[in-house]
This record gives sequence, structure tokens and C-alpha cells, in this order.
Amino acid sequence: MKEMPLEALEQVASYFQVLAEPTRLRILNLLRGGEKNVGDLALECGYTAANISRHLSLMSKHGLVSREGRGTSVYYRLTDESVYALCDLVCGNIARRLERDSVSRAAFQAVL
Amino acid sequence: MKEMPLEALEQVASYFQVLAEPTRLRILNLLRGGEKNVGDLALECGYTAANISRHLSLMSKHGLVSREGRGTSVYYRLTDESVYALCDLVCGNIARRLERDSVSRAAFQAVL
DNA sequence: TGATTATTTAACTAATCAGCTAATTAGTCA
DNA sequence: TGACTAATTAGCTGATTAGTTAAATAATCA
Repeated sequence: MKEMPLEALEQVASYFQVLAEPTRLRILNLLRGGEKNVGDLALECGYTAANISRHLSLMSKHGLVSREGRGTSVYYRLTDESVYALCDLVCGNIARRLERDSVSRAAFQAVL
Repeated sequence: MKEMPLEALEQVASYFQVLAEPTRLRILNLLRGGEKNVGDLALECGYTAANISRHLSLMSKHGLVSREGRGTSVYYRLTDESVYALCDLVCGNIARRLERDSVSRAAFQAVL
């Protein structure tokens, strides 16, 4: 059994924190289709560009997305696809819990 | 590309939220060694039993840990080990980011 | 240069939450 | 039953943060 130093726990926790927000998950999902700029993401999410920009900035800081300015716009893309593996694991865990709790899985069948 | 319904995003986000806290990660790590009761976990973490109890209650609600009362004590154990797969993926992502940023990986080598 | 558009940052508000202490509940045993 | 121990819950405080609007910063083009 490894002893996790506090600093490592904090880094792992802050990474999970980035994923612990529906709007950021939505942005990541939108980026499955390829890079998009801030304004387009804001429109698709129905939030202000300022808000989306802050979400993207946080995700960029944690290395989930990469930034590239072209013209007056800034395009973001996924740094790598491993984030989807995380989400798939979580979806699996949630589905298993729902199954254990004998609750309808209908809401997640579309996702899995 | 799947369209994630908002409710699903919120459930995934709230699952990540459970993992986005150093004390809860520490508890999960302590439970690698097998079940423990609230008081022992509180001692090992250096927090009050009230605090640890609330963390355990949240994790139990999300199906990460299972509760079993024996005598006057309540023992918690991991529901399954899949949570460690999540943490390993995150550790890998953090390590890769540190590598990209040309920063020392020393802090994580003990963990990987 | 100035005008225009896109993004970022600053400052604010409301909501959430980790920690605490104190009170309450639950289980054991004399 | 009452005394005792363990766990949970209620209520509080300080810190964090997702959203907003407004101001500031880039980048292009006339």
C-alpha cells in the first residue's frame, strides 16, 4: 500500500475538480468533434464568452485542452483523448450503482 | 458524437466532485488495506470523527464505499476497486503534463 | 492611426462545502 | 433502566467558485 504524500493527493483532487463541473464536461464533449473557438463554444453552451473563456483557461492550465490563436479568434482542442477514458469509467460506475440500487438505467443507456 | 443530456453530465460531474477532495482520496487510500471504522479513519487522518463521517456518508451515497455496523462501530470498505483505476489514469495524465511542461516528475514517481 | 471584433481579466453575487463544536441517535453492557 | 461509547446530524464560519457585467487586451483591416 503506497503512502500518498499530501501534495500528490491535492494535485489529483484538483484534476478531478476540473472534471467536476457540467459545463466543462459539456465543452469537452463538444470538442470531440474537433477544435472550436471561444465564441462558438459559448453559443453552443448558452453562456457568455467570458464564462466559457474562464472554463477553457482552467482546463488549459491542467493540460486537458490546448490553445491556439488564429486571427482574432482562439481555438481550443483536446490535448489528448484520455479524458474520455475517465468519463467512460465513471459512467460505468454510475451505471453499476444504479443497477445495484435497482433503479432504472434508462437515463444512461443513451450515454454508454 | 453522442449528445450528453444535462442530467447525465450532472451525475458524472457530481461523481468527479466526490473524488475532488484530498481528505476523501486519503480515506480511499487508507481503505486499500481493508475495512476500517470511522474512529480509526479519523485518527489516521487527523480530523474529527464528525468530519470523516460526513465524507464517508457522501462516498457511500455515491456507491464508492459500503457501510456495515458491527457493535457500536461502523465499518466502511471499498465497494469495488475501480476507483483506483480512475486515480491511476489521473496520475498518468498529471505525470504526462509535468513531462510536457518539463517539470520534475519526482513528486509523482513515488505514486506511479 | 482608428475602428471593429474576439478574448481575457476584474470585480461582484449567490451558492456550495470542508472544517469545527455541540447536540442527537444508536448499540452494548452492567 | 441507566451509563457508556461510537457515529451521525445540525448549525456555524471561512474559503472557493460558477455565473454575471464591464473594462482591458489582442489582432485584423480600412
